[in-house]
Amino acid sequence: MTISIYDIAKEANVAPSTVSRALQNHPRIGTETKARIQALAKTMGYVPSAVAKSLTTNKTWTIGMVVTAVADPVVADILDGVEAVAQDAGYSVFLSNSRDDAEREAALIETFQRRRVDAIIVHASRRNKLYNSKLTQHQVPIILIEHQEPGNYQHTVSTDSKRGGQLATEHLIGLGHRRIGFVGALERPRSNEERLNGYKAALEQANIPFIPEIVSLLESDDDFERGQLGLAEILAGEPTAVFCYNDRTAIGLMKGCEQRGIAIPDQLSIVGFDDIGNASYLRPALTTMRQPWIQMGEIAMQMTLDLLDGQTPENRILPVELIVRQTTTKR
Amino acid sequence: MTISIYDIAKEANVAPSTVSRALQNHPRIGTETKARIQALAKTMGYVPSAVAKSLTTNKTWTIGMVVTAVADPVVADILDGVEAVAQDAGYSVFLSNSRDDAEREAALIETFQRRRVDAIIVHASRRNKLYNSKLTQHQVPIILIEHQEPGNYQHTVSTDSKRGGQLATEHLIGLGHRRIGFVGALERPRSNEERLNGYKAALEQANIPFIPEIVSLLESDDDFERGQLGLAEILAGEPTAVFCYNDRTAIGLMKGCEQRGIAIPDQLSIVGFDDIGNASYLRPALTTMRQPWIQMGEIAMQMTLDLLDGQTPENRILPVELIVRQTTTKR
DNA sequence: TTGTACGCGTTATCAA
DNA sequence: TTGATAACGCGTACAA
Repeated sequence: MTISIYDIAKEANVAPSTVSRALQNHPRIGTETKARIQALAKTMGYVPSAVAKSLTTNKTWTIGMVVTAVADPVVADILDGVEAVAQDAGYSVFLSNSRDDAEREAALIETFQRRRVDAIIVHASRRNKLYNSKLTQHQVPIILIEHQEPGNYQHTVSTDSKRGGQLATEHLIGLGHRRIGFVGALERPRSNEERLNGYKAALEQANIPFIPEIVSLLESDDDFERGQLGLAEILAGEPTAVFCYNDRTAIGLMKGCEQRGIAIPDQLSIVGFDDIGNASYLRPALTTMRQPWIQMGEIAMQMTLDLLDGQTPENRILPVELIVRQTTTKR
Repeated sequence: MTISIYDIAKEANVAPSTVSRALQNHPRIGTETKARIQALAKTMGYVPSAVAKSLTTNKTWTIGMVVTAVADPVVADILDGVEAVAQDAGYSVFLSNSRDDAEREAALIETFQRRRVDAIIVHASRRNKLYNSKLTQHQVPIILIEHQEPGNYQHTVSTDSKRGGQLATEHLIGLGHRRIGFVGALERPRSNEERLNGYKAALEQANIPFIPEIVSLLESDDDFERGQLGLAEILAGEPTAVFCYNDRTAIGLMKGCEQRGIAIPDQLSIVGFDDIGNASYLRPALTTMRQPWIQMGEIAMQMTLDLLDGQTPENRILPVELIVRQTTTKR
């Protein structure tokens, strides 16, 4: 049997409301009674019920987070950032996996609403439109991290994918490459398109023609596999370098090269995107665009706190950074 | 303003209890009224409050999960398994990070108790003792995954670390190695000791002396760093092979070898432990002991469900499997 | 089949 | 400073 403030009240010969006040350091309570009751609560092993508290205060100190996959190192980092800031602010976070399924995503959001979370954070959402209406209908703020449905939404944090694509491509161009391939990810429509646009912009600026044969765009739920398939697709076009949608795609592509006896970087230079933890431990170590994942999670959660505080935080677009390692070389 | 069953009741000219029954498909309700009320609830945008429901039913359909770090790929996999099974069973999971800090871990547990979670799952706990008392004091079942404080506890799932250590070492012995080092992790007391014991057992069985100079045992919150430091420690003892506590340690150690110009596997064979996702993409690809991480999460959550169902599940020890790749070769 | 009334554990508003 | 009492939203005996 779990004990309540009523039990303590009975034991202390006071009213339940007095116990309540004593336990929340209410100003209007006697110093001595407060001490007495707090001590009593402790010895009786009292554990306050957040459920009951939430019912009256209409606040759960709870955040709902939906991700497309938790085993993705990028997601794990974001989660780390979100949880750390949330924890420090006294919030607990619900984690759930949409498995990149739009219907499931919607169901999870509804579950969170039933649970009366104070806010919801969604990573790589492809259902943004849904949220514009949900947002107004109920009062639960929804914050999007790297949302993937193109368009404008109220609360978002993402990285500068276009600039990232451009920097990556410029790096390759600077090394003398002119046949630069791109292996993209259709299931990430917005960031994929932005990276592709950056790639195109860099080519155009350098007066290098866009060659469709060395651009692969496919949808896959396995990044590594995408890399292998993408390589097979573009090889006939004889690229001397490839810019990959993300690191895991690049890693898959590297494996494909190994199987085919293609030397990296001598025969093919490769640039990834993300700078996941292991990128620097690969051999050759992967040249890539670093995205500040943990920070992204922290910022998203901080935006959430600001929102809950009644402020109106600006949407954020974080910078990316080129990290040159061993997979790129002069042509 | 969020609407409740009272609002619906007023609108439908029925009692709130009727609405309640209609919404939960209660048997004792008129088919027609049920349909009418359900439709009305939908048009009114009714979202039931899990908070209120929990208060009366004394059940939150909530699981608290505490991990030592979410960016660790092993943790992410476990989490994935736990969440998937939980979600299918209708539970939501709270994720929180203890940062491998015992005090923080205790605080998180208390938070979960305040939130009245139905069960708690802890990964790599070093405070098991705490839980034996907590367990009896309150009724919240606590399930331990790879607990690290030696001893026996009520509900645990782990892998057969000793056998893993033995298999790894036997593999190296079978390749002709006799000076086999070990780089262990003191902050994981139980599994580290078990792997070490397996290592010793294999040596003993092959009549190979235990050489303290090539055994490194240090505490580090950075696996990669541990690998580098461990390598430095044991090098003077001239090992021809090393068994590492885990893959990330092995990766750090491999990097150290590279910096020193030590060829892998020709000058030094390496075996890891875990088989994290990237192990097979490293060059050379890492020979390691595979642990079924996702499955481990699934099993832990399934045990939890059984427990909540009133059953008394057995503790589980999962098998490990040797995966031979490129970092080990004949001496 | 439907309605009434109470309980769940806490906070908050009034009085005392 | 403390005590009654009414909320909060829902489930559920019990009565109608």
